[in-house]
Amino acid sequence: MMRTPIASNDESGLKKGPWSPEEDKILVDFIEKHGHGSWRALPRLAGLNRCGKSCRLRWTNYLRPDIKRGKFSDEEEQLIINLHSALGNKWAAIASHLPGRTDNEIKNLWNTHLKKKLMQMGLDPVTHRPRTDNLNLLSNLQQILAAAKIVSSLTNPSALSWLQSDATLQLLQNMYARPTASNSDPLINPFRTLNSLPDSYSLLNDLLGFNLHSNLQNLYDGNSLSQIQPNFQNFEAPQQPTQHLNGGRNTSFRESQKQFGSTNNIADPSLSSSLPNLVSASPERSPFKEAENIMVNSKDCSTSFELTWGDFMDEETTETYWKGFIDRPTF
DNA sequence: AATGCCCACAACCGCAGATTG
DNA sequence: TCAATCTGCGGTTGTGGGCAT
Repeated sequence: MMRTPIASNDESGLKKGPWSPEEDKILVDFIEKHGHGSWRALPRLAGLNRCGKSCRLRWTNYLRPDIKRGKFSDEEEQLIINLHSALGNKWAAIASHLPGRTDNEIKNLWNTHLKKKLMQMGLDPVTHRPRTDNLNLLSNLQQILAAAKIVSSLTNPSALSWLQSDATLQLLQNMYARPTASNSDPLINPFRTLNSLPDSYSLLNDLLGFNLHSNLQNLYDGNSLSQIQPNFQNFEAPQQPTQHLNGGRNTSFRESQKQFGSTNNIADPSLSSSLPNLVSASPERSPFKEAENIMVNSKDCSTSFELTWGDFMDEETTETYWKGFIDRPTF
């Protein structure tokens, strides 16, 4: 989308902000005729009231004739993710592998789409490894469910159908609901007796009968991409529950889509094929350190819990939900 | 219809390395 | 060798559009 030109001049009198079509034409005509030579000298020679840097950016990021515009293909997105896993935020280096795409364009794509896509897959967008910071994962049950589906499809296919049921997410949501008169009854909600911040992985481990965390780690550490990929083909898009977790806020389905991307998330084979190669964990971001900081900063877990989770439920937990849980099949 | 929120992305800013005289 | 200048890069910001309320 184009920005409406709003004239703006800095203290030196040079124009800043969006380029007008007239300015574009002057710049293109000049470079086609003379080349850009010295960028600093160019605006004076071309008759533009811009600084050289602004001219260079406009040319390299927008006006260059070899620039490929339009939507990124799935293959291009896949390539960017793989290159990012190897190179990190080296946008220029990444762009050199995608003819016609600029570093700026790729950087924007990453920040607006691909980063969220990885997070939705349960991967740390910095390290491209599975996220293990449970306290952060608490804010995204959908993400945990997606991870559980990956593992169960490989290790315990019979658990998959249960995980994909519409009621399952509702059940998990209610486990984390703010205690109320009804769901605090241990007969109705056994998890309320834990009297502590629930651990998402432990919870799912209990439900599934296997260790999700270690299985997930093994999956990424021990198996090649080609071994893993075929298992994603059988996934179906998860059912949309009536409500989605979103950092503790009560938001619409559309909001969740906005935050986490397509609702097909991990179930989408094209998405699964974008699983990156492994790289070492970034030293500056330790999930354990982050979790530790969160614990240190929140003296009272129950308070923190209420602030984070207290607002998303609009229904009381009912026996119906827990009957579904209690009656779940054994895997 | 009005308002507010979120998203996409062009453009800017500041820094670091390369080049030049 | 060194200072000045140029260029490239990555991070961040500002703004309009789209959508929900």
